Amino acid sequence: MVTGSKELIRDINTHLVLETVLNEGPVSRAAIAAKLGLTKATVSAIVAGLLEEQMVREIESEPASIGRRPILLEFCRENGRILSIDLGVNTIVAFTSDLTGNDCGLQQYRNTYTRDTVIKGLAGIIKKTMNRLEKTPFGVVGICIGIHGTVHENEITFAPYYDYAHLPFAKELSEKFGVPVYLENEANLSVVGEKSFCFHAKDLIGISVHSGIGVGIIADGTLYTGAKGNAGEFGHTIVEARGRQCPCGNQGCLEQYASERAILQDYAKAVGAKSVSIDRLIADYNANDPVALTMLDRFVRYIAVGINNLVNTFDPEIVVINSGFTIYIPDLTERIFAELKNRMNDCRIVPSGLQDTSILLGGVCVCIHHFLGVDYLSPNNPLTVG
Amino acid sequence: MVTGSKELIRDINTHLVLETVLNEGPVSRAAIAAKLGLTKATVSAIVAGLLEEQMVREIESEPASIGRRPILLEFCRENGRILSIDLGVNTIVAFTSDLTGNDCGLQQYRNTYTRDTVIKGLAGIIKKTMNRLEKTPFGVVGICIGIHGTVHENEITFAPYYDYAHLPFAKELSEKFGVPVYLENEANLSVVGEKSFCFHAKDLIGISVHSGIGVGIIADGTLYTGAKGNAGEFGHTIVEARGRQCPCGNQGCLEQYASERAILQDYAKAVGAKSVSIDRLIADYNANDPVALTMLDRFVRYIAVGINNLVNTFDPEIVVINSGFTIYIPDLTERIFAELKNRMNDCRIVPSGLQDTSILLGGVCVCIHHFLGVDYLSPNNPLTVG
DNA sequence: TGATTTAGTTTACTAACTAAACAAATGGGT
DNA sequence: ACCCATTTGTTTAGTTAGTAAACTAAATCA
Repeated sequence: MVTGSKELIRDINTHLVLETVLNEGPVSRAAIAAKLGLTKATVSAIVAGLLEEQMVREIESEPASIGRRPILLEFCRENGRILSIDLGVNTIVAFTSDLTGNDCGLQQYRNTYTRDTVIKGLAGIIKKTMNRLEKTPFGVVGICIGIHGTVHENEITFAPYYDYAHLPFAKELSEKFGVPVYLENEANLSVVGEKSFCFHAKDLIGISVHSGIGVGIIADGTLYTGAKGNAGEFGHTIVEARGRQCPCGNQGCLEQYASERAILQDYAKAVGAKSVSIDRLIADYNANDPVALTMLDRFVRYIAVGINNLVNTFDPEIVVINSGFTIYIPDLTERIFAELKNRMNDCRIVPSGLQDTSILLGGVCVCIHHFLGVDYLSPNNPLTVG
Repeated sequence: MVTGSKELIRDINTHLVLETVLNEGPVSRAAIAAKLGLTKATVSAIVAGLLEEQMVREIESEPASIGRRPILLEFCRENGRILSIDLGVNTIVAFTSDLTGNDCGLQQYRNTYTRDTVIKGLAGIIKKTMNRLEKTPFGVVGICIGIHGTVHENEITFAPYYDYAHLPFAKELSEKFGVPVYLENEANLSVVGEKSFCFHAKDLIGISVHSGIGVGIIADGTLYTGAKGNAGEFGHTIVEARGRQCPCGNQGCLEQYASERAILQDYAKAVGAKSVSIDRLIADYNANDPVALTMLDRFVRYIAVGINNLVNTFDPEIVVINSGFTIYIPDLTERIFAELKNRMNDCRIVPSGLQDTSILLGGVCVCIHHFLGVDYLSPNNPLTVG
């Protein structure tokens, strides 16, 4: 229960000031006051606190207009580090950044860990990564681990591709390193990353097509994860009521038609191979191989059905597609858009702006959000909507 | 932009106190203070204001325990009236209630209005209804109009069944009567009603099956209507990728298989009639007529597909089904539940608790919410979740 | 050099909170 | 019967974070 108190007011206003410096800085006290409708006195008091905490610093300003030159305030982005880990099925990627996502190093590891060794293994990777970092005033302020499975209350509740459900990742790692540890589903992280670094929209869906198909949902500006963290299990929505059998027990799940795995398996079968790589399929497609064309036609058709269903239930401003196929064959996104026939298609359908870094940058956003209490909106890519 | 100010503190706390009296009253100042973590002094000051505004009143309490007997506070539910209108395609229903939804009268009218006459017609109905009401301190505090179509920013943006899009309902009626007028989609109102009067859940989906199929979405406790108010157009999600042609331009929309209209048309065709009423189909089903059984089997199968898709994308706590079929054939809901085969089915699937009053009571909730700034949770039906 | 303009600080005041003392009302024990 | 313990609600004094307005600081321009 959040009751009103003086502290709450100061808290709200401090976060608004910090948000302004972070997302619109460098900026003067006077400009902040004008933007937020606070008095200069109040902003000065709040800024004094932020300066002391080393969250912002004062910098010189260029002579601009008449009058006293403002003292510009800048967010101290390099005063801390964030660790964002993608715990993939075969690969673990560890990315470190400053407090706004700027690259401070990236390492890849093979994921050879079993249920019994994975926490220790991750601890080793985190330790090695942290040792490599230069000292900063705040140190590492958060660790986010992207999970290929569902997460509820910071715990893996279901993960079909590895046996890590219900392990005490967050508890053990946060105790060991004295740093908060956040687990989150990879599709959710992807859409958070796309939102903060590319598409500054309030209602946004990210669709991640890999082995399975998952979506992340930003509704009214915040990530929606459902009552038990299972929102976005989009691969198991049904698009052919009496279609292909799915291991989940139903028939006709989208995943059976449009996932990378399904398409590649079908292609392998069609060309009589045991398995086919995504690179081979894309090469064949670009060489106008008729079977490859058919396979990706089907991808386009079924992903379009999926997006139609998302758009008709959610009405987002943008749907971001992140898949190997659309990354390497850019015109697929336009073909998917062209398939959408009904009146709802004033929704934008776009390819991922972050591609294979969306999960990592989404993790950075989760840590920023917890550390600062503020949503970070990168100014680098001004694809704002609304 | 909501910046913190002294007034904001009082505003937050006043709404919390009012919410406590409304949803847990009658209750003493001391109990409110204990619940909210405020001091008795603060609660007394706030209550003094609410007493003066005639929002709450003091009542005697029964001797309960040792110590001074508390003065109980009760919400003044009868100090105002709410007008909730269901603007149907063939019928207009006007419902009046006190400030917590208690029935103060209901009238039905035939909807014979064209685009040119509908606002005047509604104004006549509203006038007649308001004349019939007894005087109350606040009078009518809000009018909500349930729309069978999509609504965005209090305006009808699309309505396939009647030609009322983009008419200035809210502006003209609110000016004429001096009362705020709210438009909202009927499926959205339904789920709001179910949430407040029956299922006190935070993540809830209501699926309304009539001529078309719409859903209302409560995400994290608030109604989600999408970027442009088109969320919940669930009838046009595709469940058979190369299925029946739909007037929307796509093939295989759910509405072509599971809407009342589709089922009744198919049944008429199967029995060689021009049209068949829902009562006839239900009677035949109850008489074990094999064709009627087949028709409702299909309804069950396709609605289950739709619900599967909702559950896998949204992960709600509860899905509430409101349709003529499930109202009159109670075991259909269980059969739908039984069709759901994958692991997500720890979600509850329940029949509507409000049935044909859900739209009207949802409209009441919208008005309460705007008038009091508080969500009303009726204590009558304690089906709380979570 | 001084007028004008803009930035940031200081001062006096106010609203709304808290803590703690106080007043009021009631049941129970002796 | 009467006093005490207990609980409710009010009063009082003090704190915090806001506002408005005066003031100081630093810059441009004529």
